[in-house]
Amino acid sequence: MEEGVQVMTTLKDIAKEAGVTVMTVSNVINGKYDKVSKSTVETVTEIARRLDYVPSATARSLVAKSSRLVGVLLPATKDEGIFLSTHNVAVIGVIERLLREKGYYLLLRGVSAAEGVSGTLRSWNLDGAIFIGFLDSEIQQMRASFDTPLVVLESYAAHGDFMNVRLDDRRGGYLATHHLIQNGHRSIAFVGTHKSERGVDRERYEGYLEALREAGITGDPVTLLSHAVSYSNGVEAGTKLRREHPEVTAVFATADQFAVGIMDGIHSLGGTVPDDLSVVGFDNLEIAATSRPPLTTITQDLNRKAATAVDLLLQRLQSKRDQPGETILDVELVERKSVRNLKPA
Amino acid sequence: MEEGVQVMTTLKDIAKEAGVTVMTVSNVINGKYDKVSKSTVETVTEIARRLDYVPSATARSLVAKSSRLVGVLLPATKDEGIFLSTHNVAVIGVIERLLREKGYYLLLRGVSAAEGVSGTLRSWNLDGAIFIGFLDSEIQQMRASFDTPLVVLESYAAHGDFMNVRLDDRRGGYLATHHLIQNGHRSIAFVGTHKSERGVDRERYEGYLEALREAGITGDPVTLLSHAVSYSNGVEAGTKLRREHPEVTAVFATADQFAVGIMDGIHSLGGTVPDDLSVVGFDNLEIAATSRPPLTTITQDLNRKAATAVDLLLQRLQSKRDQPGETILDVELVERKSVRNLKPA
DNA sequence: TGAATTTAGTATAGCGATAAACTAGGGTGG
DNA sequence: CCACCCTAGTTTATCGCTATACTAAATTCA
Repeated sequence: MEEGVQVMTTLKDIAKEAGVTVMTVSNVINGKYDKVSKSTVETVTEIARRLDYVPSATARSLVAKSSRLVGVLLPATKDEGIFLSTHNVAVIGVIERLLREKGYYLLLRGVSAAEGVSGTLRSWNLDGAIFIGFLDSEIQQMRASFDTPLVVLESYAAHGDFMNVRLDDRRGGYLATHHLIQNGHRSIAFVGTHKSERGVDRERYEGYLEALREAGITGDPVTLLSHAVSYSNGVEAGTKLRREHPEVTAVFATADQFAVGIMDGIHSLGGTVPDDLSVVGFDNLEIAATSRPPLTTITQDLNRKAATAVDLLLQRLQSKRDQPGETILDVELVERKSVRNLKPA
Repeated sequence: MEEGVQVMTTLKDIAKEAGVTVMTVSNVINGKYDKVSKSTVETVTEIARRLDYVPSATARSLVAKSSRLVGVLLPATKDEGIFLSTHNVAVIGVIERLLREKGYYLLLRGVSAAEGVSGTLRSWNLDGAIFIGFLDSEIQQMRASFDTPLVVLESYAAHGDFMNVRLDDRRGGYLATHHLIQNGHRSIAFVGTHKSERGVDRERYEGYLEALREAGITGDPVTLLSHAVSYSNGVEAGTKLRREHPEVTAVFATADQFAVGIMDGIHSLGGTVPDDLSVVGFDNLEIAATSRPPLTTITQDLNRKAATAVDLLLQRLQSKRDQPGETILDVELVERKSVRNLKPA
């Protein structure tokens, strides 16, 4: 028994069986009932259902402007594939649902800096795209090669022809640091990535500095930077802090992975969090709630971020209005158990 | 300044400029040089590059059999979107990379049981599909409505017309339990999902029973089942064990989320892992390495799983050969710190 | 009753690309 | 010198669908 080539029912098949033209069937399928008699509508509809007709999206997108396809692009390296952080994943999940609800399809694609992006986007005649997790420089470069409506998450690119959705990272950095200060800490270290790597860290750093300044804390703060966000880089930072900077009583880390790593680093050297070191993270990932101690961190509304991205894109697709610019989302401090209060009650 | 409708360069444009037919250009683009003179090849290639030509995937897939599109389908609920466990996510990342390397595109789609799947698959003329995380009953039902080559991950469906890639779950259950027995435990509880929900748990349970039997441990084992895998269900199981089953010295949990939850449940009641209870999990997620104590668990090679899925699918697509059946992947025990040795040295 | 309008379609063309069949012009062999 | 075969293309048809323009018959209007 052959599996058989996919035998798609086409409009033609229906037309033949109904004894009308393909065009008439097309009108029925698309609900243009004003061109067709009631009885024909019924006949055709019945036959279509019976033959299990499904319209060909490829044929449609060939003739129409719209393909109903939205690309979600993420950075990828040749060897490791796309980078799916817990965080990005949650966002993609929400994006998928929203697009699906609106009748759009999602093309997921990793992009390695080298190959560029234009092929993918243009080839499939995408209606729009969402970029997640790219560096500003990459975005600029990619944007040049195509002109589909575009939403970018977490960009600090100066100005591009796209809609940008990001957190108020600066305020996040401020809130975290301010919280530590309010708990009596004065020597507060910063753990993040090299500023050139992530625009978000640059902003979080600014917020951190602002809080210090506001509290009148001067002098060069202890700053530990790594190239990538990871638990193990956090552990390294934690051990380094304990060994080389005993004066530091608190840390603000720009990612929960860092923060949890730092805590474990301290523990591994016999210290205790928050007794020996207070820690505040950023992102409120799952690990922040289940770490020991539970991590005080900055949280954001992932659902809202994803929803905003999709809404902006779809509005743009439907109304043809141009609305580039930034949408900045609020952040909040979530208090758990990783900060010690140094002020006597 | 209008953003301008996407002005795609087409073969026609190139043809006009080169003074040849569209067909000739098509031949050049597709490397069928035996039909074209060397000089024409050069001219056309140069023009194509200059006009930044990108072939239309939709047009191609309309005329060809192949769309170079592979669907990755996941279960979704109307409200929550697709279910992206840490585990599935890693798999998708690898699948994306492999498909991309081979020149395929990935259509990511959540499927809610109600709506069915045929629309998506047929509409886009997918070359193939990979199902992740569906229940056996859902798979059977979905399979009926289309006949594209299909790879399913983690199915225990009796026999379907698809290629199945799964773990040796039974052996996993056996290894976990056997490890506990070897460390002197005799009263070992089982924490999992209701067997009807996940075929994998049924098998892991069988492996668990087998190990008990082999060790001559009889009597009804303590079995705690929940409806979904989650940390909080684990916590609940942990507290229940400590309060209602003091005789139990060890647990085998069918998921790391359960296991970590159990440990925290024990801790919250003043107990200690592994002193008061030994725990073995399953999956070796990230949390297993960073939990306290680090979790002894069953691990699998995610890369290999994803790679196997893609390989099977692509082989099938290229060779037209039918090769349904199961591919069963090995599992291993990863020893960490959550199991206490009861045997005196 | 004849012209105008409506109803319910049909006919034609084209989206971008490809497969398959066909052809003009140059070279070759006998 | 003519039949024959390459070479380097061209022509035609088609994938499935939709937009646009057209038309025959039925209905309305004055």
